[in-house]
Amino acid sequence: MANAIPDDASQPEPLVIVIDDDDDLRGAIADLFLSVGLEVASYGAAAPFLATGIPNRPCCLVLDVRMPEESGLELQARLKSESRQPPIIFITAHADVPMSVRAMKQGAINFLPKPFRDQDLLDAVWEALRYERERWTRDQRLMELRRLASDLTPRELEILKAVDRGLLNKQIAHELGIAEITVKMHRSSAFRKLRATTASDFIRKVKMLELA
Amino acid sequence: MANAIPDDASQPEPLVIVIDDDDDLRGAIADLFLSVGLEVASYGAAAPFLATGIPNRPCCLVLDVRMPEESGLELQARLKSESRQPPIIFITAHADVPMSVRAMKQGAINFLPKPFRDQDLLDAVWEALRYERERWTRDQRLMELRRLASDLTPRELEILKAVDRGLLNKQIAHELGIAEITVKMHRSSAFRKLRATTASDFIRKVKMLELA
DNA sequence: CTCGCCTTCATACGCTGGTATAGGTGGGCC
DNA sequence: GGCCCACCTATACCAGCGTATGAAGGCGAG
Repeated sequence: MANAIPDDASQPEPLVIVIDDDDDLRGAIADLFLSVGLEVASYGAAAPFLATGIPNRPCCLVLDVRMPEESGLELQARLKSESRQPPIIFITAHADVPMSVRAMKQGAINFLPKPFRDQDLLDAVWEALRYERERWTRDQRLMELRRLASDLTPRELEILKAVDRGLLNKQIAHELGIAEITVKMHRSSAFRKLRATTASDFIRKVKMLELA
Repeated sequence: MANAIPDDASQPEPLVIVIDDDDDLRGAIADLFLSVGLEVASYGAAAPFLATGIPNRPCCLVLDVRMPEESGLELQARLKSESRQPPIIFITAHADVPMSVRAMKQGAINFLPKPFRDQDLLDAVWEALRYERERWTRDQRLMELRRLASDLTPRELEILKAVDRGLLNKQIAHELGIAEITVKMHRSSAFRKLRATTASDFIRKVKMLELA
């Protein structure tokens, strides 16, 4: 618990990313967010956004469904398949029920038909950012943990998988055909490398790694 | 793990519950499910369904949004507030985007505008039941656990809360102003009452109880 | 009042986990 | 060859957990 991972208090300011091919609307939306003190990045299509990459800070997407090249729904599916899932708010002038259901099933935070009231969009963004704050922190923690796990030796990983299954040191030793003391050695080495503080913290972190 | 809780193989057959005030459509939908071997219960309104209660078996709801008395969305909200949440598939002739978004945000599995193809409804029900199988098993396990927990003494509960916080027996003893051996006694008593098999199983079960 | 339950405590033993100390083996790299 | 690293082992010690045995006081129900 007492590691160098940023907690809620030290999170970077959130960023609202607007992607819409309608320049006027995009500008208006950006102004709306700026007027309430939110930082905004805006793009006219999916490609330039993907080119710059998802920023390493809490963010949410405001996405037009219908765009030239890659549609909003396609972008959503792509991000989902890449396991990079900032919350998404869809806006569209050509809304229909199946489209909205598909977007929501894939995890969108909201789906707003144009025209919408400014307040509705702001509410949706607040909700998205509330959600994102937790997701981002969890994500950062996991990335940090995976970074720490990256210099575990193969044998240490093997021991961790067994620990994850709830086996006793004795059982692990028997299963791997080595002495119990050796298991303890690898185990405590892994304990240190993962910066675990207590036994239960260790178990929690091992489970978090979701070892195959 | 080796307790008397039904696993996936011993689940009761699922039940599809259809609630729609249109008698003809309700009958047709019921026939559709019967034709693929699914059991069906159908109601003309929310009230008679609520009167009989949610059956103690895996089930899903096929719900008309617009009905006299209580609407489908109201029923969804009511079930949600009661923490009884079988998966819901909405069907409606008067669909609009905000309505579908609201339903999906509240956790609906799908939202089908009438008219829909039989296959779409069947697909949605398969998805709902796939989801429901896991939810139901988890639910049963939790209910069984709570049943076991119901004859813990007040002192045992107090010890479990401290265990949940990851405290050592020594620390718990100090906090409660009693001897460590007494803590061990209550702890092992609770261990037996919860039918825990191993230390990690015990921890898992304690966490599952979400003690205040 | 007696019985049963909840609570408390002491002594003592065994098992598990973790650490420290002190080695031995084999493989890859400069 | 020398060095580093991963891997393996042994002995010994300490702390925590769990259990067995034995014992005591309080308190409510029958």
